[in-house]
Amino acid sequence: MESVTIKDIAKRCNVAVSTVSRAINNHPDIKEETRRKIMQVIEENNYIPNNSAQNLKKSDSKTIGVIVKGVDNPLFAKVRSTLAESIARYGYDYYFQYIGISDNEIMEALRLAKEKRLRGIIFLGGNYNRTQEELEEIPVPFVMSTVTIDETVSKSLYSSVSVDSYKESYRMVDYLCSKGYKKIVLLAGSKGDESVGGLRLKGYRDALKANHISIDEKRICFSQDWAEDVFSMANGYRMTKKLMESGVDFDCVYAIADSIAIGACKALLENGKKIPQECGVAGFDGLDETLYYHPSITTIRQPMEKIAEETVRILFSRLHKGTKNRHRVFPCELIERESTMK
Amino acid sequence: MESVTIKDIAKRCNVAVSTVSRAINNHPDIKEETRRKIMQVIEENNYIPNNSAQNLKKSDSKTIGVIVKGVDNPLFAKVRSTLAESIARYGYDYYFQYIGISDNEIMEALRLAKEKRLRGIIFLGGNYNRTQEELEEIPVPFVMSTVTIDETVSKSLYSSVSVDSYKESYRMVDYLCSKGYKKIVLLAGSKGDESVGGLRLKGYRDALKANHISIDEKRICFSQDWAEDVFSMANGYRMTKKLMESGVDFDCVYAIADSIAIGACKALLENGKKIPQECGVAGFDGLDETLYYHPSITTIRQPMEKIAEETVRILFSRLHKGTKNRHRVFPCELIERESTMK
DNA sequence: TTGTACGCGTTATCAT
DNA sequence: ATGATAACGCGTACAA
Repeated sequence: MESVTIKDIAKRCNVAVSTVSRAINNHPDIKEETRRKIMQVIEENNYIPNNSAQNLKKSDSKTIGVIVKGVDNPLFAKVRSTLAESIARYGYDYYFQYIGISDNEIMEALRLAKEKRLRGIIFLGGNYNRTQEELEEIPVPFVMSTVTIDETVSKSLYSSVSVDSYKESYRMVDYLCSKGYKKIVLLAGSKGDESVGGLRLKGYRDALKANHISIDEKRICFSQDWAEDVFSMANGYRMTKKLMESGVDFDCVYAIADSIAIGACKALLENGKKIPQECGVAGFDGLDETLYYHPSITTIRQPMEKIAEETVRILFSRLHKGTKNRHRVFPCELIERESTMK
Repeated sequence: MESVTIKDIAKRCNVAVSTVSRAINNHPDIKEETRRKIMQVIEENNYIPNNSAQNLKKSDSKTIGVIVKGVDNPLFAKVRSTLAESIARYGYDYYFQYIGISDNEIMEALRLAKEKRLRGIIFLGGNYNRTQEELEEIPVPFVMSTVTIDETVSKSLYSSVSVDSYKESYRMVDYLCSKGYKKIVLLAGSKGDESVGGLRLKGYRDALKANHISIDEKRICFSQDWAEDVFSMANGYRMTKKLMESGVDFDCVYAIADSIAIGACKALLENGKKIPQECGVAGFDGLDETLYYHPSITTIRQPMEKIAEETVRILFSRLHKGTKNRHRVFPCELIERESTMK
């Protein structure tokens, strides 16, 4: 349990701790010979500097914190490397922190900012409505990536990179209408969802209106409130089963997330419905799964790589050039696949 | 950038820092009145204790570190909550650390153990062959969960919870044979894989032998060495496409991972092959996706919840009762689905 | 019940 | 080029 410290190394080398510190941190004024010897002793004794102590002492750190909300979001898993590489390209270190869906990301940010002396923070995911007051506490520049922030919060307080859920949802439904679908069911999120779920719902409503299709509230399926797994295949399956049992007439199912769409497909196919001949299906997000499903599923692809890169770019532009906070919205790509190609 | 410290709080309350510390850590000997007042000031000033300083000072911590290798592994995403709850049940804190697939988990463990004064460590994922020497450096009890360790490493050094990849793979192929499949293709991992990939391959070979089916090496497809995404749908798709182009005759495809199996299904279906009538398909792992795929895919389900619970149980039995290191192997469940039900 | 003072492991600022 | 030493923010004996 006794771990070896910088003092032990110093003693074993017959030098002062400050010399060891210099060796570790590649300081210029140290003889190459002593440096090598110290590094060798460090190696032999498996010495690892205590990062807590380092951070406690350091004033300047050159590290960016990335707070990811939702380990299980497959959309984020792929972004990790892109973010890491982009940050490294600026010569900064990064520190990823994955937190649970119900954890408070702001608290986590404050904690990390102190602990690791962060220069900037990137938030990935999490749609909770944070107040202006909370956001103001964060002492370093930060970018909300694919996070929806309440409209009442001043835009000058933070940067953001995201997609326009409303517009893209509108586009998808408009497309479905153009394909001749008249009775489009929406598999929505929870009833009170003011975030992406709500926005995509609004896009659905407005697009139908624009296409002169009257909205049948029976065709809007909300997830059960108790369902913690709203964005899951299981939920899509459940909702679609229930829909079919209810006897509501429909010719297309549009889910606000790909995972939900996959569950819906299963329920439809299981009941002998042919996709797309008897019922079209569309999702949202651009998960790989939609491409490999059979039939492949039409979706709206969020350009996650671009989003990640732009997130880092904005952060460093703010850090280095002192630019103001910016808000960038990326267009998505509507990918037409078999599930809607009658 | 100036963050508020315990001193600031003390000053604002006209008390000593130690009193503030007592208030924070729920110490008994402190007047309820002062406690409340201090907590209020803390609230008002958004004070958060610097965890680095705390850890530096503390000798005893009651926290378990969980090092997860592979954020993108859907199998692990689900385990998170189970592990967290199990650890909490013992009255311990936990600290999750997600690291990249190419990061060195041992280094990370050593770093964390120092920093957070960990009492124990759980490793989740990562199949790299670590040497005995490396493992010996870890100063606290640890459990390798679903990790394969080289046979040459002494079993007394660590605990482990896993499944028998060889046996389960054997079972699957044996089952496929019993269903009448004679020309079973294996979609394997990389050629040199000594870990799960290699074990599942061995199970395949031995099961065929036991069923008096001669092994045709052309029916064993290795992933390209350059493919970093070995366990991906894309890789399964690629391999199967290539297989069909090669003209090799087969009546069943068995993939060493569900994700690979899904890619294989897509390739087969795209080419007009009927599953399971013209070709059976089976995977390994028990991903939810296999249930929602159409047709649903036969697989070997790893009991991840049980594995997680047992992992924690073994760790604490070692921590509290001083038990020796144990190695637990859980049986999997062969789930027969549509993809092999002719 | 509360305050004072020391030390955790490290880096940075002085001297030497 | 190297050594001594003061912080960093906190918890905890010990004193009051």
